[in-house]
Amino acid sequence: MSGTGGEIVVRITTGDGDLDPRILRTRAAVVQAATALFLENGYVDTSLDDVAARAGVSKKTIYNNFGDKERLFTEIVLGVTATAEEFAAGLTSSFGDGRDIAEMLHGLARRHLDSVTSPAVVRLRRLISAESRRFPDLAREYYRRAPVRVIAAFSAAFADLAARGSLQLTDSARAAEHFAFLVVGPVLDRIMFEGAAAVPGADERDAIARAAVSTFLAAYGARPA
Amino acid sequence: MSGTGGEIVVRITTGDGDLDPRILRTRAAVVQAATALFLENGYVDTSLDDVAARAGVSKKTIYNNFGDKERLFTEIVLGVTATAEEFAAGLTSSFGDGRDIAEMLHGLARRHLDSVTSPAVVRLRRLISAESRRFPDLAREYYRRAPVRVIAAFSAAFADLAARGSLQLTDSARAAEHFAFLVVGPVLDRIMFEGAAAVPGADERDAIARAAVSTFLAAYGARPA
DNA sequence: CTCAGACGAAACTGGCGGGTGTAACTCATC
DNA sequence: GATGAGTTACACCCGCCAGTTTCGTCTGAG
Repeated sequence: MSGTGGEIVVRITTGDGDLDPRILRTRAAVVQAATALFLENGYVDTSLDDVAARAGVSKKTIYNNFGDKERLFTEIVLGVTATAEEFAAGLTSSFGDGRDIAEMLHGLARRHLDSVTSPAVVRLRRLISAESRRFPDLAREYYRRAPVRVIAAFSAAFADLAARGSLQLTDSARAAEHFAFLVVGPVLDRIMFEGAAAVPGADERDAIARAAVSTFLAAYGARPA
Repeated sequence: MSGTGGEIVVRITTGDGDLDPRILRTRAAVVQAATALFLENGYVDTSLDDVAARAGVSKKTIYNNFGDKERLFTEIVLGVTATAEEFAAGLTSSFGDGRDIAEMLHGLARRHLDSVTSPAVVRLRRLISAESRRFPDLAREYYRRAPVRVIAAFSAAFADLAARGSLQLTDSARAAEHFAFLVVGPVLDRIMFEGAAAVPGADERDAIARAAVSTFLAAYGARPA
């Protein structure tokens, strides 16, 4: 609606556009409730009655705004994935020209480990993986947008460091994979089975990061002389 | 009922004991059908009507033999886990005193990678992980019996090699984790989202193993002199 | 003021699936 | 050839849940 002769802008997928504020409030409440419930209980064990009750909204309203349960789910998951994606994008941003490369890598490892073990990411990973049979496209999309993107960022950063002589490598993508999974491999594997309860404490995370950096630098560090 | 003063031997959990052969055949058919269906479709999307139909058995018989769906599921999963466990146990058995340590490690890496990417293991991992909220004890049990056991075997093998001077390390458990996830980390992560379709071909698997061994030896190999 | 359209509460439909009850059948054993 | 355990076919109950319908209410536009 609106302007004088202007085009009607339909901005559904972008979410917050210029819509009736009532609809916005309603959608926000539903999204918030559904996000919490899906992440907590999974797809099948979350009924839309639950979502409606938690959102303080009638079930019909959910159907009016989201079509059906599958579309609600994909919208929820893509939304959370987007925030995870932003977070991942910031991982290597502060990866400037530090002096001590070991220290730089340690910081990167810690940030990577902390991000992967954060409750939100843990729940998201487990949810998407668990529903990947029912939503294969969604799972592929998440994988492409989060883990793949992180490795790619590492790869670019390592290629830079190699060009400056701080690292020695021929395949920066492989080096990025090695770094990433030296850091998060074991804990990631355990988390898939035991959930957030398996996340190690800060001290252990620090030890993991240190050991990973040490192994990585032994293989990819610049020759001392 | 029963013999002249003899005790009644109930040997349910051991499975094949000296039971009525009819029970054995029935249980075997049910287990086979349920294993295929659970691994293929997951827990919720497998109905006991499906299982009964595939096993050529009445639904009532399933309930007579297994009690309820949850018990059937745990029995199935523990059964498949047991075979995966045996398989894992054999990983380091042929890890004798080879001459070239790089070659030995490469063989170990290939076997590890092949085992983790085998269709049966892929499906089992995805199934258990997906149902770990519903069956947390089962998930813990699997994790303890398969991944943890593999790492432990690596750790023992590496400690041996270190004692003989073929490797240089202070924490064999950490070294084992590093080795394991250098090899299978990336593919494992991808498989959790994309399933068996994400398993790389033989050539790529070989390249992965080679790169992993190279990185591992740079960090943990014995000093040349 | 009126009308349209969205919202809300609640009841409802329809299908699915776990689990049960029952009566008849099979087959080894005594 | 009778007994009894195990199996079968089949009907059935029941709860859950996606999705719909009804009806009443509110709000904002003209």
